[in-house]
Amino acid sequence: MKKKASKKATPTPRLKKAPVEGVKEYTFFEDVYAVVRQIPKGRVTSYGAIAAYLGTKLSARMVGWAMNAAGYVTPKVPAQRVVNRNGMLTGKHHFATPTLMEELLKKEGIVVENDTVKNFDKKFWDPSVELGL
DNA sequence: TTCCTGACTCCAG
DNA sequence: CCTGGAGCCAGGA
Repeated sequence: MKKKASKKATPTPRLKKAPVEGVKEYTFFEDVYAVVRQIPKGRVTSYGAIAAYLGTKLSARMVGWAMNAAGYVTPKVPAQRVVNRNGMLTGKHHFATPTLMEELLKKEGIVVENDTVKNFDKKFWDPSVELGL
């Protein structure tokens, strides 16, 4: 419901490249997957951090969109380690079950309270720093 | 082709 | 402190 009238009066020229059959997903998606898979166990990161690492911090939404497709690619991506900037499990509802995300996080030693990662600042894993920007 | 929505984030009130 | 609006890119109808 955040969407109101808006309509986006600005005609944005979308330079969309045609996907070729046989070719895997876009580099952007694969890049996101690669970063997420490199997240150490017991650590979490945010969409913005990944987006910033990829250089598209303004498009943090696309990271989440890529995660949506993450469940369709192989090997599967630990999307449960990716949360929003508040540490809240915003994407838990998109998993097989609404509780699967926090369950997986708890198994990794992460404390989840009220759909939010405890000590998020401590568990936070910045790809720009850890992977070296 | 156009229009809308979305696993986010920032800024303003 | 909390709520709301705007911007971003990509995909589906």
